[in-house]
Amino acid sequence: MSKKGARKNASGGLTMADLAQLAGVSKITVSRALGDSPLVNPETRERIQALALERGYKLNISARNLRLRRSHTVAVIVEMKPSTDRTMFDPYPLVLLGGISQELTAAGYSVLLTTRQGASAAAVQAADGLILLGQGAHQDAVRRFDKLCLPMVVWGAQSASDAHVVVGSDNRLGGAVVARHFIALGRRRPVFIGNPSHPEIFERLNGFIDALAVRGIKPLLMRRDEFTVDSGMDAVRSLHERKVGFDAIFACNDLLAMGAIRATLDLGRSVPADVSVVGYDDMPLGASFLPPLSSVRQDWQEGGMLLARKVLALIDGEPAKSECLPVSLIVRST
Amino acid sequence: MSKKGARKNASGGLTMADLAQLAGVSKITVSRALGDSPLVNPETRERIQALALERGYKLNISARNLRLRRSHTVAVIVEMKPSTDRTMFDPYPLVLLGGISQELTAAGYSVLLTTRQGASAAAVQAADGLILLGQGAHQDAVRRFDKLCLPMVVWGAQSASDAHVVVGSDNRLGGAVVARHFIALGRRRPVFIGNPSHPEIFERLNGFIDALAVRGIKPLLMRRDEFTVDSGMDAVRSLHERKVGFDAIFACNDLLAMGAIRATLDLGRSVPADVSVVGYDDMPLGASFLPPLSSVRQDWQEGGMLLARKVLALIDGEPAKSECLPVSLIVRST
DNA sequence: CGGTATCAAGATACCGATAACATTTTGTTG
DNA sequence: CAACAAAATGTTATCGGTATCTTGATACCG
Repeated sequence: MSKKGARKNASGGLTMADLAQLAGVSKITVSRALGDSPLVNPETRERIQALALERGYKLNISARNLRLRRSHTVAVIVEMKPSTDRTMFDPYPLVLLGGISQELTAAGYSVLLTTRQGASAAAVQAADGLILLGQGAHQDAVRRFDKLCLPMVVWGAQSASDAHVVVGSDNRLGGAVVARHFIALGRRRPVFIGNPSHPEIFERLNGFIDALAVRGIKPLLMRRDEFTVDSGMDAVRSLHERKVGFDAIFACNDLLAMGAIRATLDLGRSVPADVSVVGYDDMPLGASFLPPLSSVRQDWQEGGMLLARKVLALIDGEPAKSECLPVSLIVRST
Repeated sequence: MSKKGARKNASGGLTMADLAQLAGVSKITVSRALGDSPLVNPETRERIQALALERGYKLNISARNLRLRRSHTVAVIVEMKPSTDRTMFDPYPLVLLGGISQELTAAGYSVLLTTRQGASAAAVQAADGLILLGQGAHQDAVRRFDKLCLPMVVWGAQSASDAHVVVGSDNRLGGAVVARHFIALGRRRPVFIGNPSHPEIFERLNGFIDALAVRGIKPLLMRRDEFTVDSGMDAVRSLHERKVGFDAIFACNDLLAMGAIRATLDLGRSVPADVSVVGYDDMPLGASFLPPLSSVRQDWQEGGMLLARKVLALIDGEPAKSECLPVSLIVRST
């Protein structure tokens, strides 16, 4: 008998049918009124909207999504570091997320955040589009999500074989810019510190090498897997022990650069008189470092926003192309 | 006539009914088979699962959510900085998000990330629970989301009047620990640098003041709004100009602390011989700073995980209490 | 005044899954 | 082999919205 009473539904809220009954109209009219459809009499509309507000009516999003086949949701898939179980997010990729979120929110979409794991991966299917983040964004992962046949945009290094939209910052250019900087300074024996097994870093290294080659210079690669100050110090000490001469250092991360500078100074050499150093990412802290650190800046925030805009375009059926974000060399004292 | 054919549905995928027809069974059997229900014959189950895989069947999450009245989704609401439109996320709150995401994902939930804005706020209603982040997590925001009648957990400083579950780190203890440290070192003229209009910072300051009061010491408050190295340097210089004596500094953030140390050294005073300095957050970089920075560590990651566990508990109808995470003083050289 | 355009609202039929109950098939046992 | 228990599958209704097609009322026109 409560079937037709203005009762709350099981989850505690009013249903559209309930509201309709209260207002003495049919549910479709309520639907229209709440959607500001011109198909309802303005008076009726306001009456219903007021009633909805008064009764605290809440639309059931799932029901609407089902009917409309649209969720106004974009899934962002963050790849965990493959190796360790340490903090899933390093600071920077998160700024990327900030940009994405900002842009999507502004467009009335929400962000479904997931890691690529079993259970919750199911929810991704409900999304209208996909953004793939993280260094692991390689073919295997890409292919896996490709199957969902959703508009998809990937963050990372561009590879020729990619059939999908990739947005990333121009790592190759980043490397080249630093190389030219060193050349302009007359440096002859540059060192690269970093881990080129990351595609992004690999690109930086390549850009660096190619631009140096113009002057017949070949950089030395100091492979370091950790992106920490200690690792940077260690790299320089190791160079010293092996009696390798160098007059410029390109560290693929600011922390490495800071470590490298510190170790260089410890060895009694001067920065930048004897050795020029350039880092990457232009961490806020870099500017306050002693001496203030020169670094390549990439705009993660903007990158995130661009990613978002691309998926939105794809979702709306518009075309979207891969894009490389420019980077800029911030020259400070090193 | 295509009504009964094994056609793709409008959105391009197979429906459960399609699959059922292909397999020569009813949809409910398919539903059960895919859900690993013990109610179906193992052979049938495998046959159907294989078929689903082969045909690339995708479950319609919206439909299931509607039917089950459950979305297996928790909304995380991130408050923007009230003032500027600068980067929405500062690094740390994001680690919090990492912890949340990790824990929820493990439990088969996904994370719906939103900022408190108009449009997308609607999607929040579909969530099974809510996590409110950000310093703006105050009464107005809380009240607004309270209306949704969803299990809700808030990150931040505890206030007596709170009727909901709050998780935060023990800022009061953080302040007290530093105070005791200074007392143990025999310091008499401590300074606090920071902006106590943030509830968290306010708590730190209070803990600091109260614990010092035991020895009859009153700290000096240097109010600084920016949490940067420059701001820290500026604070110390300003102390010097005003000829204020001090022998200990508690900066409510590591960057401020680094700035303070640098300015102190610039003034020709020694750290820690003349002045003890303690920061807050224990940034990775702090350990590599020269001299290595002492700092109060709070475990954001763990905080996020705790938040997640609390909402999950509430969602499952279990009780959950507010909680303060312990903090620890990491004593290094300053 | 008959006939059509316009506006407002309703009836009905889904969207795609699952729960509850009903039915058939298979297996077991005295 | 009848009789009943257990296993496997099917039928129906429903979750809460919205698109489509109708219907009824009022206005407007020659």
